[in-house]
Amino acid sequence: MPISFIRRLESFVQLSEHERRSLNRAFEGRRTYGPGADILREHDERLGMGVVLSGVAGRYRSLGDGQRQFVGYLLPGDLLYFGALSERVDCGVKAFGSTVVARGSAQEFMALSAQNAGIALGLWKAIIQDLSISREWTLNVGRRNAEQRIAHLICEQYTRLSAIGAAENNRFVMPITQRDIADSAGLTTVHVNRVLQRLKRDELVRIENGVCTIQDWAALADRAKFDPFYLHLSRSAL
Amino acid sequence: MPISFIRRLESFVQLSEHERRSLNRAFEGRRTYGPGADILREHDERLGMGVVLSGVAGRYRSLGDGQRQFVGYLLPGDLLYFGALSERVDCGVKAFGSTVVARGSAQEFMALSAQNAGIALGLWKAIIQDLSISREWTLNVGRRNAEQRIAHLICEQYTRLSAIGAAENNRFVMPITQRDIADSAGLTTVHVNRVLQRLKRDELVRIENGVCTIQDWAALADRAKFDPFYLHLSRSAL
DNA sequence: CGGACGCTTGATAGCCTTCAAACATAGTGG
DNA sequence: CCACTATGTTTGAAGGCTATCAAGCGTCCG
Repeated sequence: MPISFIRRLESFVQLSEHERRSLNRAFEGRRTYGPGADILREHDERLGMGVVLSGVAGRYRSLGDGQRQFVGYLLPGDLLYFGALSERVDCGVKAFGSTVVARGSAQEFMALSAQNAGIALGLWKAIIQDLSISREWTLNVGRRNAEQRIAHLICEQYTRLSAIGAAENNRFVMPITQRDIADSAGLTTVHVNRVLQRLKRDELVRIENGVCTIQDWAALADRAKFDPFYLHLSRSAL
Repeated sequence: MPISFIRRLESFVQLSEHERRSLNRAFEGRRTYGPGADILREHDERLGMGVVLSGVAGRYRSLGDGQRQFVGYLLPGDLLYFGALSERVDCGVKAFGSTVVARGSAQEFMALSAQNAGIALGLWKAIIQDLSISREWTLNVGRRNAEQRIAHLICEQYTRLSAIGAAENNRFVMPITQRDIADSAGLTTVHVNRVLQRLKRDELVRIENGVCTIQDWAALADRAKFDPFYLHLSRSAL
């Protein structure tokens, strides 16, 4: 049961009981991916719809020479992709920690959204949210310095996790290597390491054993110039 | 008549005559913006739907300290925004050259897409295309160097303009200042100037008087590591 | 003609990368 | 149980790409 996905849609729209049941039926299979596993490879043929049930994953695109850039993170409730412009997916998805994914038929899913106004609107809002986050990532790597980028990444992650009830008390699971942070912030591993040490020394935030602890949210958000507006979370979630 | 918009949707789906007529009616007002004008300001309240009829505009987000980052360009047929998560838009839009925009009621527009499957599917594909382009921009500023970024920007622009019949013979209108290129590539004006001079010296591409001339497409695309797959244009458009 | 704007150039500085290597931890196989 | 390997983290030194600062030039326009 893709509860997390239904919950995400319901953060945008009210679903009918029928719609909830349909969604439950549409995602039957599930599969667990270990840390570092490829959930989706770039240019894979589309296999069906998928939604993250638990864990954290990263969506990435890469260059021919092996360089990689994460373009967003997937949290519980997020779709692996929205569809459907070509036969092949345009981004890869990599599991950070252990990640559980529910799968369903793409056609069945498209039919569901064509027949249920609530699902269609929920999907529409979900993709708009993804688009807004994607643009913020462009701003992040384009116009913030290394410290701000990393701090912003952490602020975003904590805010999004809080919104789905997966983080509180300024702590959350962050099973992500410094190399992955580098590929998210457009930096090198070495530099990420140095910046993280500075953030730890300044007692703003620390990442240890896959757990991130924010010691001074106000100072961290300030350094990151973090404004959660772009996440378009409902008031209650902030 | 938002012909360009209908054409864009029809590059993805077949619209019925009824749908075309409805779209024509939905965008009645039109307005022209001079070079540099703000078509939409960040955090503006949403005013209605808008679609670019002619010209080029840039979608941007900015930081408190005045830094700005363009997150994508709007060409004829592109919507100013897709909707609808909060009362305020999350990106500004600035006219580069003289830009004509058609406007319509947002509610009427949403109703149209709720009632017409073709329009809904076309919109869905349009937003997926925007999302893919947005992710490519993140990759661009995150993992390419200055020369590659600028070259990639130009390759993208030429490819997209060609697809809508607004460019050919390796020339196109590019009424964009070096400062705007800097804000698109995450660089400074000074550095953009130097890189453009190098590209001109190497006889790859030149931008003069608002017109961009690509002298050596193969070499330019090679330096940019440009692969148009992410644009999801139909075969015929490439 | 003065001012705004955009383009250009030079000098200097610095953020971040690159290169190289050491260290820690966990998993594997003998 | 212990080499042995792989992966991730950490540290140091050096270099380069890009930013910053400053100024000059050209053009357009009121």
